[in-house]
Amino acid sequence: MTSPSHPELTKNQTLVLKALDKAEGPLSAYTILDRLRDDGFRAPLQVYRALGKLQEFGLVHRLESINAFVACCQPHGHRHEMTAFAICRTCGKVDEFSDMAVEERLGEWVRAHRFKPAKTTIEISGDCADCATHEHA
Amino acid sequence: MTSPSHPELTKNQTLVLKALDKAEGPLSAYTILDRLRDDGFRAPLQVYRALGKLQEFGLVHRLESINAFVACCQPHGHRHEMTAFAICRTCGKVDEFSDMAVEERLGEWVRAHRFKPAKTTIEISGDCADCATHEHA
DNA sequence: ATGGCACACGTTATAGCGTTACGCAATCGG
DNA sequence: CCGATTGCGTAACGCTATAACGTGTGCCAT
Repeated sequence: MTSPSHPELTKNQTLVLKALDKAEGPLSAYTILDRLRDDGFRAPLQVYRALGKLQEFGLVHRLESINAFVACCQPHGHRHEMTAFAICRTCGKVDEFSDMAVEERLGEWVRAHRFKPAKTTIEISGDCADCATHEHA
Repeated sequence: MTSPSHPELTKNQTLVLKALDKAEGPLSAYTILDRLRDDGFRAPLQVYRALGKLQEFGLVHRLESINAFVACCQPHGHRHEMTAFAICRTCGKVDEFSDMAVEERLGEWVRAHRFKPAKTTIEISGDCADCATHEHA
């Protein structure tokens, strides 16, 4: 369970987070919209507003390379600054992980260049073990 | 000079690469299209096809987090597998860099999980030294 | 040479992603 | 009570990317 029914979440935010939790893989904003039609969702903005807040709270990640969103799989609070993703382009499965050494090295670059980071994106797209094996390519 | 007038480049590819070379920062596909109207460009697909090939050749990078493209600043041939970008969201400037340790650590994760990577994205967005200083926030 | 293939190109239309702008209602601290 | 903030709903729009069609050109194996 990724959502311990965060007390501060509004109705829309809760619905969006639940949709992402139920989903097997990442969902696009418009897919979320479609899945929440029965709950009264009518416009993209309802989804994007909820997603924005959920990202602020660290409950949802945006996958930039595929324009989609996933519920954060890490226990609430144990959060890393940088999160990396391995995205299977065949089955859509996403693995979330962190690496201290990577954080450290990027942090060094940033300090050396006096760059003030706001968001860091690390995404590896390719084929997961299962898909790479089963493919007869 | 990022473009040593690659012999294999077609006319459209050359035009797109030159547009990116001339630009100060990253350009969106539609901005490129606008800048090449006078050269006969009329449709997005002309731009996207050229960009696709240029990316294959390693002459152009796509910045996933801002849906834009930049000419590769590295000498042709000295190419790294993983390239990282620091993107200033204020002035738009982009710094391209590589880090062996980061490559190594991500490579280890990939091997451990038998994941077959196709493309790796590393992007840090924030404020560059100049913009962070000059801002009175 | 000619038929088949691969590739670049051009055009139209469409799909997919995200935001701007407006107004209304609830909440909260002064 | 009032103003500020925040969330919500709707409509319209703009930006990003691809699908599906057809054309022409060069290559090369038959």
